[in-house]
Amino acid sequence: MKELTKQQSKVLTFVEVYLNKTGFPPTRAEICKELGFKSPNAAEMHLRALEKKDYISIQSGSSRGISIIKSQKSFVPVENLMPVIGLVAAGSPTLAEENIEKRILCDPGLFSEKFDYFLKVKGLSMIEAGIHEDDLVAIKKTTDVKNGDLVVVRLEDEVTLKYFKKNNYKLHLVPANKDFSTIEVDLREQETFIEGKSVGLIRTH
Amino acid sequence: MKELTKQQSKVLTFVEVYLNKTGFPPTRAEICKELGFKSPNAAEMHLRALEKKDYISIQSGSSRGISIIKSQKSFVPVENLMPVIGLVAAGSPTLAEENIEKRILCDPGLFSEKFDYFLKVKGLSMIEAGIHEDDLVAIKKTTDVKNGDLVVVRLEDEVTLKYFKKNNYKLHLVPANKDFSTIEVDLREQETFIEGKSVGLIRTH
DNA sequence: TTATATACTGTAAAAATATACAGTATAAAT
DNA sequence: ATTTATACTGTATATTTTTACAGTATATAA
Repeated sequence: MKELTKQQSKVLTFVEVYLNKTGFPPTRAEICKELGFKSPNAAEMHLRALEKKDYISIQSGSSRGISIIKSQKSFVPVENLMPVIGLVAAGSPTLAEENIEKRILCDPGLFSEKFDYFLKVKGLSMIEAGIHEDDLVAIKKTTDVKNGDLVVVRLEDEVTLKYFKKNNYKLHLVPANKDFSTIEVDLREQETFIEGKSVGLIRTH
Repeated sequence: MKELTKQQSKVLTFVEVYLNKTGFPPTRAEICKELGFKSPNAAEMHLRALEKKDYISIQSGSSRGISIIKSQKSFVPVENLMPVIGLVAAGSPTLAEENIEKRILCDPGLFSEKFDYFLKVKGLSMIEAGIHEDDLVAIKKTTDVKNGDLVVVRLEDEVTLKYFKKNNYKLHLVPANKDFSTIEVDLREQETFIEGKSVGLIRTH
C-alpha cells in the first residue's frame, strides 16, 4: 500500500468518518467545508490521488460515488475485542495497554451481565468452584458486590480472586480449595480495593 | 417495527444490496431501473414509506442521502454466531435449526482449535473436571479423538459428554465424579457415534 | 358508496454535484 | 536552474438527482 500525504490521509479519514456517521459518502463540497478548502477541485484532486493509490474507488458520473477499498485489516468493531489481563501479583489489574496479554473476540454481553475484561487465573485456590489455572474469568468492574459473589480484590499490592463474605468490619476472602485458608481482613486496619466481580468464565481445553 | 408491504420490502432489500456492493446508496432512478418502475416518483414514494416506518432515514436535499436504520438485530457476520445446543437425551446434537437454543457472538477461533457449536451441559457427571451444569462446552465436530480427550459420544439415542479411553474393542467413557461409573462399550456389539470433542468451555456466573 | 392505502406513470424544474479548465504558490528533487 | 509533486483558488457547465405536482388504477375497509 502506497503511503499517503498528510492531506490525503485527512481526506480519507473524513470520508470514513462521514460514511460512518451518515451511511453515505460526502460530496466534494462537503470535504472542502470540513477541511477548509475553498475550491471543490481541491477535494477532487485528493480523491483522485486516493483512487490512484487504491484506497478508494470513484464511480464516475455518480454523486457521492466513493467507495472505500477495504484493507485486509480486521473489520471487527473494537468494542468486541475484550482484553485479557494476567493476574499479576503486584498492582491493580488495570486496562493499561501494557497489562493486556491479548484480546479476544466476543460479545461483552456474552454472559448474564456485561463485563470489562478477562482475568487469567493463576493457582488452584478456586479449583473446587471449577475454576482452573489459566481459565479466563470475565470481570465486570464494580464495587457493588454481595456476599457469595466471586470477586477480584486488591490488598496492598496483591490481587486475588475469591468468594466475598463480609460482616461488619470483617472481610473474609474465601477460597474453594481445602488446602487454602480464608484470608481475613479487618477493614478498619487494611485498605482493600474491590476491583470487580466475575460474571463468567471461559476455558480452552 | 411496522410491517412492510411487498414492494417496500423489495426496495429496502435493493438499497441494502446496492449499498453492500458499491458502498453508497442508490438514486431513485437506480431503484426504478432495478424494480422496473418507469417513474422516479415510484421509488420516492416507497422510500418515504420506509422512512415513515423507521427502516431508513432520508437526508433531504442530498443525493443518495439514504441511511439504513440499523435494527437491534446484530449485523455480525453469521459465521461468528455460534449455535448452542441442549444436551438432549435423544438423537444427535445436530445443527438443525430446531435444536438450536440460541446463538452466541464469539470467534470460532476463541479456543486453541476451531469449534462448531456449544453443547449445554446437563448433570454433574464431569464436575471434578470443573464442568458444571449449564456450562457451555465448545465442540469441534470430528471423529479423530485420542485417549484422554473430552468427547461427545452418541450410544443408541443417548448423547453423553465424557473422557475418552479406548483399548482394542473396548471403549471406556469415563466420568469425572466418583458417584458416577464408567460406561463400558464393546465396539463389536454396540454402534457408537463420536460426534466431536471439546476444545473449550464457557460459563456464566 | 366513499374513503383510504397501495402502487404506480409522466413531466418538469430547482438544486445538488461532478468535473473540466485555467491559474497560483511552495518545497523538494534532479 | 528546472522539473516534479503537493496543494491549492476560482469559475463554469454539463449532468445527476431530488422532489413537487398532476394524474391513473385497483383492492380493501368503513
